[in-house]
Amino acid sequence: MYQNQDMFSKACEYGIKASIYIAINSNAGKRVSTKEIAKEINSPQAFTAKILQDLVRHKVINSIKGAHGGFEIDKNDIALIKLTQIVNAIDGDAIYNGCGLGLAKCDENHPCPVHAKFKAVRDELKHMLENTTLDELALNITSGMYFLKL
Amino acid sequence: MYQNQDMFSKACEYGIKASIYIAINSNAGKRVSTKEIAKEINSPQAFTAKILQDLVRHKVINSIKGAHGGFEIDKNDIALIKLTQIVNAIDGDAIYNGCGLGLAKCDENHPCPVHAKFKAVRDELKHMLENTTLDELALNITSGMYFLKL
DNA sequence: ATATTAAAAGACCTTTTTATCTTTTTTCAA
DNA sequence: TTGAAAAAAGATAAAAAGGTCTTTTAATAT
Repeated sequence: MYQNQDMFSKACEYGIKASIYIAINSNAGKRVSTKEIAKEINSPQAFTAKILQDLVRHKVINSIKGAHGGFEIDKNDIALIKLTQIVNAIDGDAIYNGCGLGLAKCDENHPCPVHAKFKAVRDELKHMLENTTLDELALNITSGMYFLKL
Repeated sequence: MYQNQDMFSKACEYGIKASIYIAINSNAGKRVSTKEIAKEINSPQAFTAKILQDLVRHKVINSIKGAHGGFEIDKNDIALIKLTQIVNAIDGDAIYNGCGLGLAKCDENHPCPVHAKFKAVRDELKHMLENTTLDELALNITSGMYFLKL
């Protein structure tokens, strides 16, 4: 039996949680450090920092070096950033575009035996990731009824 | 960017494909060896053998040692074996029962911010795995319109 | 009985993922 | 203009997944 066969990699899980935490704080006009982020989402700090660098490179979040620096997201962007952008930056799109059985070539013309069966699942996941924005998720948290850790 | 963030682990992908191949042959009254299986599903032989051992332990498939031995599935069981049994044996149920963000505790009372959003996806996947039988998939292949490799 | 066949078991090895630690660069404030 | 703060970069390490090889066990046919 395998361990982390979660939907996403650990890196991606941390990336999503970190982005949500940054969004909440950017909404409140506050920058946050890797240290604070890691504490609040219960993730290893240095590893989280690597993932944040990745998200910066993909222009999902902004970073400011030096004193009073930290991470933030343009207030106007928070409602525009979709979960797909984060997932794609970290895990790629294999989870909803790849073959369920790992065939390199798998499509309507050359389908694996589960191709059609998986279609609904893949489409559902893809649709959800493409239609969920960071600000929805940030709102969830701010409402106090949702949790980023424990 | 990470590599194998497929829906399932490689082990599970091989396990599913191997099971389908065994089912096809058991339907035809033929036992198959690890060597033949690995060739037909394009997987590493020794690694595939380990996974098959696992499926034998979980009583998903049967093995017979010695000359003219190999793997088979009780003909009457082929229509009863669900994809969940294979996935659970190899990857566990985290992919459709676990939290999308990896929280240890995540349910209606203590949800992560994507809990509700993920519900539809998880349920769709769970339903599909619980309602897809090996014989459906074996039929797919026998029809010649579906593929286990390439 | 013995040789052959094939799975089971176990010891390894490699690659990828996850994680940590150290040094460098950038920015700000005193 | 210097010290502190904080991200970036890079080296290294630990753990897990993926994969190979060798030996053992069991069954069969000669």
